[in-house]
Amino acid sequence: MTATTPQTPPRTVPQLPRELVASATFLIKKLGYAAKDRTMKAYEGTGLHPYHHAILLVLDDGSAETQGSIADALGYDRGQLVGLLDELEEQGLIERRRDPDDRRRHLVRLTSDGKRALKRLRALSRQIEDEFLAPLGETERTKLHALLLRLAEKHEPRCALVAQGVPASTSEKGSRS
Amino acid sequence: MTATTPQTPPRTVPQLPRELVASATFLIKKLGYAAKDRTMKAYEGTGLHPYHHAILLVLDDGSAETQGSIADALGYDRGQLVGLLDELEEQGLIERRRDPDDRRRHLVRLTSDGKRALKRLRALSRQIEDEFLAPLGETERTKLHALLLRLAEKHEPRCALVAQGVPASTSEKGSRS
DNA sequence: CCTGAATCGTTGATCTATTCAATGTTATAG
DNA sequence: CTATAACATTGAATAGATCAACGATTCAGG
Repeated sequence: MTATTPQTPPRTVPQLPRELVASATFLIKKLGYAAKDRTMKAYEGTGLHPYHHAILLVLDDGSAETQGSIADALGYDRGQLVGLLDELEEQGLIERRRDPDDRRRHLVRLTSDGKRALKRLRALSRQIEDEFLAPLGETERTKLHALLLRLAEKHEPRCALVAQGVPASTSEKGSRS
Repeated sequence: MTATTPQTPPRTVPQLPRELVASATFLIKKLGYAAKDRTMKAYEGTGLHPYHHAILLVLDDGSAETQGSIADALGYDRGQLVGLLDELEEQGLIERRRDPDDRRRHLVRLTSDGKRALKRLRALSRQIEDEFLAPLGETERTKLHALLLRLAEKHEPRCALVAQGVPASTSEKGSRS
């Protein structure tokens, strides 16, 4: 009974069951971990975490200014965000100051050092992306991204690319002055 | 009681920075978490973990019989595997017995209950896959899987389908060739 | 036969990351 | 003026994965 297994020398990488490899869901899970892994290693030299990068991005495009809105935009826990911002502030990449209009809030801003750091992180990110997608050609990358986006729109609504523009009618709590 | 009712969270879902959504690597990470999340929830009722399923699969196709080879096949930590096998054994889905030829080893076998459980898990797995890929048509699913596989072959060598003559039929019984 | 090194399954500790509840301050509603 | 809620912050709790140490067994060499 299948006893012909040739002792599998230490050289060969053990194979996963076909059934798992045949599942797109399984592959996505595995690739998700692999991507995270590679990303983490790539960020190691920067002294920053991908989380930090995302925060800088949100600040840069001005879609959030207070800690609460940053956390909401990225889906981070507010308690978690505090430590991340502490680290960014220590490195002089952001500034925190109280909101004069609502002294419970902290307004967070990018510093010029922060913008420079963001530029570096953007380059790093492109590099990671390029290496991760290396096996695919340009057309295939586009196709893959389109398919992933279709899935993300369902499973990660935050990723949905709705028609752009801020609906003035349903703005939250009149945050605009 | 109602575990799935989100109680009208924020009316508008905060948007992630475009730059992140534009990255296939980012989407894969996010979708990986989403897939894991949905899978875990789906397995909740079974009393089993996806890890258990993978173990049963490996045993079923006969590609591993001892604990060490199971762990190697799936990339699990051996210490971790012990607990997983304990749980499977408690439920009567597997049997452990010492290898008479090498009394350090344990030979692990599926019981008939184990095979029945595996059948249920396979159905569940298909269901999860179908729901996760719901936004895509049949052709798109095939295309997505092909693209993911190309990436997995580089980043997750365990997924690599060794011989290029991969049978299109995903037969369950481990017929090595 | 004896000894030392290596393998196997097992146990337990460690580390990290995420989640959750509690606190002090400030704003808002009645 | 009081009560309630939002905000940032702190700290505890929880789970997951990783790693080292252990007894039992096999194997190689003298």
